[in-house]
Amino acid sequence: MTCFMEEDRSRNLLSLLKRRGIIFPAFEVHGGVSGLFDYGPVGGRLLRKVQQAWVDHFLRLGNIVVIDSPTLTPHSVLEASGHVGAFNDHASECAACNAVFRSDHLLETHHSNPDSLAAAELDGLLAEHEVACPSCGEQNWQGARPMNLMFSTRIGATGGGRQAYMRPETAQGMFLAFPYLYRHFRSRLPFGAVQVGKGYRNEISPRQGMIRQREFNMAELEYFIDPQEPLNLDLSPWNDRPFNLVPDPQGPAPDPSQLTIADAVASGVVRDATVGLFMALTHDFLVAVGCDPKRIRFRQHEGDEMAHYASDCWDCELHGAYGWIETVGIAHRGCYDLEAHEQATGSKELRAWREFDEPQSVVKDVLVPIGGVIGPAFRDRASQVNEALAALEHLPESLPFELTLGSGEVVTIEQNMVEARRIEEVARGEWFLPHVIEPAFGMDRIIWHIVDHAHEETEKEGEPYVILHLAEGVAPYDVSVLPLFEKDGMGEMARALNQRILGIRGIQSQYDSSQSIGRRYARADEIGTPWSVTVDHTSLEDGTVTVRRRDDQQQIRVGQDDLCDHLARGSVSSLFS
RNA sequence: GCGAGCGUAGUGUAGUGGUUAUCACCGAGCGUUGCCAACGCUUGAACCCGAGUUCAACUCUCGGCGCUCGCACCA
Repeated sequence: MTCFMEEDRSRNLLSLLKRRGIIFPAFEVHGGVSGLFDYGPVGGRLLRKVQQAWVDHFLRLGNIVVIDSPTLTPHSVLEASGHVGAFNDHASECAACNAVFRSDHLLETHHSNPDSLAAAELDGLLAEHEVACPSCGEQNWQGARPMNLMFSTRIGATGGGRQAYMRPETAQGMFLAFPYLYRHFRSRLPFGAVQVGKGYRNEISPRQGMIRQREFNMAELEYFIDPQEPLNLDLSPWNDRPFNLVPDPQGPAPDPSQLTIADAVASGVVRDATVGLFMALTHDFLVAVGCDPKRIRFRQHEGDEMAHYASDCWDCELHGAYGWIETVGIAHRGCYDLEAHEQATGSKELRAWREFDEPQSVVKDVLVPIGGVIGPAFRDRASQVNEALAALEHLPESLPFELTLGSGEVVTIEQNMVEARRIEEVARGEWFLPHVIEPAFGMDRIIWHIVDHAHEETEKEGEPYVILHLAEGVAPYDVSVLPLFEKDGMGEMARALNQRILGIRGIQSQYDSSQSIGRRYARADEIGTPWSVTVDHTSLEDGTVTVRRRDDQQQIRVGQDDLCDHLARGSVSSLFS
């Protein structure tokens, strides 16, 4: 029964979203494309406001900047990041029952690294090891086919050109901006960059409405830290708010619990304090944009679910019409990403400098080549000899001695060719790869849940009535201005007031005069407009207007100046006692 | 991707091998009313796309696209 009603509710919500121009399937006139959606005339502003609230929320940390990088990404970047491998799996289909499996999963027990194999090799191994279909037990595989989850394209208009993909995440742009970020922050960790934008994944079959899309809005934060720097994060501001935690069932505290973030970090349930900090900040954000705290939980990745480089990973899940859905992933990525790009490119700019407390002096015995002797003696091999001498870890017991060159060739070094010297090198610090904490937000999933949590179906005088209790900060329209009746000058006064309100920075107002006043209130409630302002007969006499609060339909009367001041300061609610 | 079901105004729906279609809400205009989806009049708007069968297809068949569910995939 509850299940049925829940299904009903989400169907009603879906048609509301379409009817009121919030979210609807894209390109419907052409038949629609699965996995693509429009934010409409009302939803467009909802999306922008949520995105802006997100950016503002994290900029408040003070050491965060916003960047914006291309969605079009060259092959080499995504190869280095591991996406080309991870997103280019092969699938094998059972000819008997049509079940589809990832080819490498089928071969896991027969090959150490099936991920790396080509289609023909996969087919060969499936046959050789007589792998049966897990679903029907037959051994009748169709040829393995690549499933490329990235949208592929080429950079260059005349064919040829460079292989590229539409980015599957925004993160790589931030990793590769590291040298600029490092300079901007005057070479001092920790700092972070955020980016809000589109990501693309060519899903095999997108389902569940906007929960899984082919083009989606993401918001990601990369927070760069020095892993050796002692953390002194103050998590006590969240001590009054225990969070719902679902820890790794194989971990030390496997049972779901309610813990403050400080306790969770202190007891090791959350393994990293910075991860804990971002969990708390994530929670704050979701509540600020209108998610119900009771329907927010954090779930820790199980050991085998976590990417190999990550040391801790928590998903923030929201509960709604589709059950618990992952909306934010907060991962400790170690130095994986920067290291991967460093290795792929040889760049030396992806590191940060760590000053030692005390300069460390290293005393070293070396053999300094004497060029005047080495040169004539070895001629074109002289530079190899010099390199080999410089690379010596231990000096030979005595001279002459046999020196192995980089080429493998062995030469004899005579006493007169080198000078033994003791040198002292002072190291003031070292270059290291920063570690990264990455909170990654799926904006569309968050917006779905904002709307879901805000959507109230109630009754008014026996009739069904819908109110979208959107948080003031994200509501598409802040206010709607309604003349009680469009005559005797009420229409003119209301239009003038509407125009005046539109002049307030960041405030959107909607003038509505069609049909009865009750119907107009209902329309405003349905798209979540928090305030309705009505110009009535009294307004004509003394200039005051009434303000109606969406959430309880309470009404008060105020002067127009007063109203505009409060709208500008975002304090309209203080007008109500 | 496979299987099952489905696809009719903005939304929710009715219905039929025979003059392109029901109802409600919805939207617009005018009037009455004058603070919570009021009333009257007028008006707007749909058979997913394509092929086939047929004298005739919104209706039957096939294909495509889309939606829902299950399996699989994915986070």
